Amino acid sequence: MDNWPEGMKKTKQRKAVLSVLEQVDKPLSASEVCSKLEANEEPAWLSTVYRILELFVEKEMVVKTNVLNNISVYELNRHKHKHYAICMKCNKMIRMNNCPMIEFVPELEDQKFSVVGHNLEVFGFCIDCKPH
Amino acid sequence: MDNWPEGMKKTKQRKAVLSVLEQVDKPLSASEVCSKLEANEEPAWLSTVYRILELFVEKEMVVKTNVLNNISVYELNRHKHKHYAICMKCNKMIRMNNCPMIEFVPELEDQKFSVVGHNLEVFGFCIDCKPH
DNA sequence: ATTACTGCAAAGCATTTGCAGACTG
DNA sequence: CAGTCTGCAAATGCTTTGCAGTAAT
Repeated sequence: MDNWPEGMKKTKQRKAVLSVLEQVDKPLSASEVCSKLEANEEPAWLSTVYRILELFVEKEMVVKTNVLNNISVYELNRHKHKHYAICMKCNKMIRMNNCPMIEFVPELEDQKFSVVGHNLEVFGFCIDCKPH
Repeated sequence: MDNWPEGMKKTKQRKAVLSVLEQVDKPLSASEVCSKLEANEEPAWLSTVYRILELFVEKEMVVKTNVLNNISVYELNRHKHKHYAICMKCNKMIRMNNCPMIEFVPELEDQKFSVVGHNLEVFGFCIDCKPH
């Protein structure tokens, strides 16, 4: 709840959304955030949650990722890269420990492309769902 | 037009979609495919195009990728990895020449995750759109 | 007091689905 | 001819938008 960006109003809903993201340490969809808010008895409308999440993304407090089925998930920007392997059966997300892109960015910069960020998603089967 | 999967009916629409993908050598959205079909005077309904593209993905003739704005794009599976850098302003897609994931898969396999595939998208600004 | 934010409803858009008629093998 | 595929329409589901009232500074 510290590091609140200058000029951004501290509303009940925004604080509640941030607190949800701080608690979970994994990416959530907008509607998952909504459910958690309800569970915390701090309900907020889904469209409000979207607006707050997009605001957080813009302020770089939150990182947005698109997953296979065209759903966006959001997680706190802990200022280190995180990528996930997503199980195609149960949708479990397994965090990967390092980022294969690091040594890759310079090549692109050479090609006159200025890299702002990237998404990487790996899909397959987790141990519980792996077809024998 | 060769290598038609066994048992898959050769309809006019399927041949036309495949031919569009063969011609462009870059990923297209379903509706872009649709427009190209119209331009070729082989019109097909958008829902049909979706069905055909998803069929091709299933048959591994086509690779599907999700981009930032929750739109899926499809391109011919030329059996080598391709990844793109996407310009955040003009949406131009710049092909990257190699895949940073190759040396990365074994680490995941160690973690008891069986890797089927991956998507990687890099975003930033192309030379024409780069803020000075 | 001013300005920005939220609840709510409704729209927007990509994608999916159901069904009857048309086409392929 | 049997079974599949397509055109079409309508539904679905995530996300966005408009607006009037509410809350923050």
